[in-house]
Amino acid sequence: MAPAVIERRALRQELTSKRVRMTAQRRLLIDIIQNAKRHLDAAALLKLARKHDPRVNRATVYRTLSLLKRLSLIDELDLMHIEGEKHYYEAKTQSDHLHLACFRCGEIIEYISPTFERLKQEIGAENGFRIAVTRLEVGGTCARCARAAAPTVP
Amino acid sequence: MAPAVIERRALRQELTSKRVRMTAQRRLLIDIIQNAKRHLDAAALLKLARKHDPRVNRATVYRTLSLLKRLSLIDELDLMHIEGEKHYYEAKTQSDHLHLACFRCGEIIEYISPTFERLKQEIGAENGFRIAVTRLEVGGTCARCARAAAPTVP
DNA sequence: ATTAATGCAAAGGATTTGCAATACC
DNA sequence: GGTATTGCAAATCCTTTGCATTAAT
Repeated sequence: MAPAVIERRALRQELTSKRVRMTAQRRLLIDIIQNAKRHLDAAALLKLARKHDPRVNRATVYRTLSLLKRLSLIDELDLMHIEGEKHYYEAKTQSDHLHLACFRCGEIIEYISPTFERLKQEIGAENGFRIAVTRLEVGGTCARCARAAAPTVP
Repeated sequence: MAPAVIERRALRQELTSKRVRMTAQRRLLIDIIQNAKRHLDAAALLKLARKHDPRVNRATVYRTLSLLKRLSLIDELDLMHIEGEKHYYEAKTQSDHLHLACFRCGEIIEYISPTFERLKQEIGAENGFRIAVTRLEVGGTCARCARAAAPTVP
């Protein structure tokens, strides 16, 4: 099972400390991203933001996302394109986690693994590669769907 | 260093054995993918295909790619969006390899890792997740660029 | 006051689709 | 001959851009 607790940094603080101009829109978008219970794409983020302030513009959402990406404050995911070509976003966490996407039910399982951490170290050590971002996504069938599909597993 | 030899399955055989109708276009596209020296996106694939047969259509390229993906004969990569939002494709290899994308020079390093294989096993074992596809992409600075950028590394 | 961020509307790029014509088995 | 695949062109989806306006420091 994946540990449920993944601590998130306070994005707002990070931004002001980096002297990034803090606008109402950014505050709003950041709060939404930080407190999101599921992975949001740009459209979903826009929709949520507009509930609080209908004037938030689509372009602002994209610009804010690219700002946060550039500053390495959020990670971008594809979730194996389980639902079209959109990108999903999440606040960066202290230790990377990987995503298991079930093609059958669409569930996304987050998973932290010491082996993954080791793999990253090896990549640096063996290649001299300085890692900035990693994205490990896995597609397949989750345990529940696998059981449902083949009830006669030994 | 990444091992250079990565054996590729014969896509054409795989297809006919699966009773997929073999058209001239598919033969052409498959051959190109199989013998590609670099990672191709749909547009590049179309361009190469048209050198041999100018009538190959863009839609056919996309349809063939999605067929091959569906049959798990190719892998789809983003290469960390190092060059826009397109997707890249490569014939599936026996053991997965991961991609290191250098943000500075754009080089893509392919890398096979036993640790990665172990990680996949763990995911299956600990989650009961049946893995169909994996995609591990790493973005950062390659050794050469790192050296160039900071010549005074201890 | 200066400079950066926003909204708007239009453009852009990648991918998909409906349908008639064509090629495979 | 029957069915899957293709070409074509238009449509769709996601994202970006130029520019005048507005807001932050």
